[in-house]
Amino acid sequence: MTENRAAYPAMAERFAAPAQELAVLEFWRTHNVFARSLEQTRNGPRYSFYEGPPTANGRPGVHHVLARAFKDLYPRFWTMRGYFVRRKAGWDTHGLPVEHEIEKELGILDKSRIEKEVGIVEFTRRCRESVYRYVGDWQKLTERMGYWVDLDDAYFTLANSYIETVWWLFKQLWDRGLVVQDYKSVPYDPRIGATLSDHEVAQGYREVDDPSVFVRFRLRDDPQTSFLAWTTTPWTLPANMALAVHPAVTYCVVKRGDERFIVAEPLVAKVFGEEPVEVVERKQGKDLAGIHYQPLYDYYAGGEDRYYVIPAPFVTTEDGTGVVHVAPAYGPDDLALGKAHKLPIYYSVDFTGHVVEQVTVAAGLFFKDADPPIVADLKRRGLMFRAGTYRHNYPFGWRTDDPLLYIAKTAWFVRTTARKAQLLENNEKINWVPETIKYGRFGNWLENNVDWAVSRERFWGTPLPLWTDGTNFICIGSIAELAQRATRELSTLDLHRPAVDEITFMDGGREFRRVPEVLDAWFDSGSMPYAQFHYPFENEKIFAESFPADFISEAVDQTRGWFYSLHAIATLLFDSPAYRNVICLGHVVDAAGEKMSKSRGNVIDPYLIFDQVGADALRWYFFVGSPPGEAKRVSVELVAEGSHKLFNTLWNTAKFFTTYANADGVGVPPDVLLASRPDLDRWAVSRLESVTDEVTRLLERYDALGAGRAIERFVDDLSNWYVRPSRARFWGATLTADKQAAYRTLWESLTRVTRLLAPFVPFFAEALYRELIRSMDPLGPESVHLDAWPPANHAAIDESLLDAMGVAKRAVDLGRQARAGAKVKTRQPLPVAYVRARNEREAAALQRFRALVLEELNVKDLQVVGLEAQFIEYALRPNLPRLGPRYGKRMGAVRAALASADARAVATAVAAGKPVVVKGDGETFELEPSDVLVDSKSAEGFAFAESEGMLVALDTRLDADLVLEGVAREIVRAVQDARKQADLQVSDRIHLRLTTEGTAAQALAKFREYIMGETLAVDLNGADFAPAFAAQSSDGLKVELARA
RNA sequence: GGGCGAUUAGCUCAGGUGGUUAGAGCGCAUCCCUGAUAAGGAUGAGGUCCGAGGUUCGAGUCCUCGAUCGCCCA
Repeated sequence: MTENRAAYPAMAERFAAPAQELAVLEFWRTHNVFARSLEQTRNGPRYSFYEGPPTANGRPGVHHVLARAFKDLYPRFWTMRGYFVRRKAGWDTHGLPVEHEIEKELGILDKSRIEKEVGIVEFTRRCRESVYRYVGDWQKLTERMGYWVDLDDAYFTLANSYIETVWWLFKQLWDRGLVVQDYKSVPYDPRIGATLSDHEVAQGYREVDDPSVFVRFRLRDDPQTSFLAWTTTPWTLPANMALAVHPAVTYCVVKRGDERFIVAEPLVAKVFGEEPVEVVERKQGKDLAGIHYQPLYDYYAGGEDRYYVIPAPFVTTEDGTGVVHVAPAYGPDDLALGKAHKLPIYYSVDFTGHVVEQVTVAAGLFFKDADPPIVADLKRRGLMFRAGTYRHNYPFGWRTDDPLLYIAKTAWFVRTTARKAQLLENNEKINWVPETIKYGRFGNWLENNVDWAVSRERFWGTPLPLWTDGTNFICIGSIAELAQRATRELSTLDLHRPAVDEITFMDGGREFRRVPEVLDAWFDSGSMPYAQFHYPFENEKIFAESFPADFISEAVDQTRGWFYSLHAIATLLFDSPAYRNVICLGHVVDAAGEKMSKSRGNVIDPYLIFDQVGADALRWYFFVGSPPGEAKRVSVELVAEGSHKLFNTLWNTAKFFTTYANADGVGVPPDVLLASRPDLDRWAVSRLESVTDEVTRLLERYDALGAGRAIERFVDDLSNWYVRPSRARFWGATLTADKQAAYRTLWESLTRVTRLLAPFVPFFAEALYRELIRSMDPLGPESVHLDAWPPANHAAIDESLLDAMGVAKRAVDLGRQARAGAKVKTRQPLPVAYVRARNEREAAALQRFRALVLEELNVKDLQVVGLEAQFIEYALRPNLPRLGPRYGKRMGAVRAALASADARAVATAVAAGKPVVVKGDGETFELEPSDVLVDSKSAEGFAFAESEGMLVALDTRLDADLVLEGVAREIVRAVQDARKQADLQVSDRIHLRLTTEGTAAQALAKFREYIMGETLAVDLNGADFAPAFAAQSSDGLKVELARA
């Protein structure tokens, strides 16, 4: 057993987060632990994780730590279970945010100026360079927080191999007829010639006053009658092609003077106010369909049928007149209606935002400036019914501050609507955390699916792989295919603009050139399951074993972003979900619940948290502080609060163990048969095995919160209900069987919890592992993260023992409550505690843990009493879940009957299992024993406390012996305090001198042996010695001691 | 304007299928314990469970309407 004599290292006072975390990082680095964890599982079963690629052209913040904490937890868990979890990092390198960054640098926002003055070559070169700008910061943060992901083998969406796979995917869609070109109404900033992303638009909403005009549209066949249409954008009127009404709304023909107007019935009062009007006719909206009217303007000269009424469900009767003017070239609703009815798309405003020449009423004006002349013109011509202003939210370009123009442009669409049923079906196969997203935010999004517009008129992105001769389109699905068509060697070609635009080829005698658009960057990210491995050009096996992912996690804003793009591509091309489990995280907000933003100045630097409380504290707070989908409030204080209890308690418990284990030289405590350990130990083992099972099952269900809280509960139990009552067992001078059992039980608990915590708090667990495990076992795994996840031993779980301890704990809690109420300190022994248990099971439990209860309550005797105990009175309550359904409205009478019954008699009958008859409100009720709940209510003359049927009563009468014993304990406590202050080791022997008076002198005489034993005194008031420490307590006791 | 989520103690949050005395942690106060000790335990402030209706013997929980906040989308 020599190897067991090794000493544990002296543990620090507590886990000192920043310093110890950095030491752990250094250990991982020098021992290559992450790589080895992958290496040793290489032949294991596969668990697939996808990294959602962040854009590295901005610095990472606390919210990235949140996502990365979850992305780390589950892969670590499955790795410990022997699975091979490939963790390929990835970077999103395309898209608008990257271009914006460069535009800001250049100070040029105008797209055409960029093309002319900077050139696409230089612009994309800068984009490419910028996406690596903060990769270093990201790597640093990733490492510091303990996120294990393979940064050296990261995928980049800008890589040729990545782009080639995206092309391949796009061509698969093309070949299946799922790619179409169509008009799309887009928010457009004409000053800079840019279509804005939804996100940009959302940033630019502002409350403004716009014109509010009610315009006459005279009927073609009855000019004295007009539709009254309402609009806040008079500049769109020259492009009017139709009017829309709601099919199910009633419209009134209203007579005013000799003129008649058609308006939705619910809006008549709003439109005409106090004016005397007469409703002459009512019609359903759908019956107005097809009525032609006189156009306001006739600038458009095409021959299509137009200027008539169309029923459309998007029309509302909230504002206006219920008659909507339709200009298909502009708004999304207008465009959709125009498409459905083959209305012409006529641009009265061009893409620079200026009114075209033919529209003479406002020719050459900026579109917003065209409102006044058009209003004036219509007034002059008697077509304006009313003109005013209207306050509403309208989006503005966040870069130019100009009002945005919604305008129809041609774009390429992926026809996701054609596969809507499959999208929904595959959603059924996904486990969403939190569950509400599945049918809520995500499910609704799929239900209301619209085709995915995937083209962008930008410079920096995956080029749309379409070549055209102006009429026909050819889709290219690989570099080889392009090279073959172009009859050129292209292996060194950069697949970006402008290089790729220079590749042209001939087909059928006509030259084909690439279309100018690039792909939506969401298409890139949704392609990552395939493109990260350059599938299908290589790595077919790796792809097959990693698709779909077992697990992904991002914040909730990705619901319609990455979560959707992954889902859409996987469903359309592979008829599969792209992931089986997804954790959808809430946003990080500041301590007051406000969104963090630079402008508010409330952004928290993650390093502030790392340096003050540690990365593990932050991780634990994210896992356990609140459910994953909720907003996460973050501040140094909140994070410290949420984690210090677990860390301190567990560290202290471990420190307690190593201190005594070293004093006894036990090293790794040898195994002790479970059956031969005391109840308390077997209770601890039952708890340990239960929590192991619970944590495993909860992590399998992606419930980090439940699992973390289960660990917290266990650590609390271990510290307060195992170690605390067991301390005396560790103090004994010899290594008895009981002491061995205690050591073994505590060691098993601590080492197990260390492993259970490893995926959550990898630094803290590693530090504990070094102290408790590695120090004793130099041949075992070097790191907890190279160790195996502990299996739960279900056979060791004794449910009845867990239950019995619960009863004992309750009795002790009540006893302490009773002492507190009577102001009798625990140190003062009391003669007897009476406990009124509710049933035999509880009575047996109390007997089983009798010694523990005696010790914890510091009483000499424990009496489990029955109903006959005269000092107990009873109160009766109806058992509502049983009686409610049976008596319904008569419950009031039942209550009254119980209240007026003889409580003691009923309690006795119930305890004997006999039915009882009670009377109230003139009714008689026959109740079964289980229909009545009996509370023990009071204990006259005793210190007592009662809860849920259990009552503990303490006899507080003291005799002289008890008083002296209490004093003796006070003396011991004073000496122990002195030992502590004198900085003695727990096993140091002392010389002790006590100067006493009164009862203390008597106590000293009577409990001399006890005091010496407890304080490790080799002599007491014996030979003279020079005190190393002295203390005088208020009650006249003087303590002097010195190390022996 | 639409959808989703939240609203429970001073703060952060729990509260399957409606049921008995609505809980935990933190903070604060008081007391206790202390050979793990800058830890640990107990008790307390007495919470309009966001509001108003409704269903029911019984609503924090179910239904309707509304308020505030957040997110997503128009």
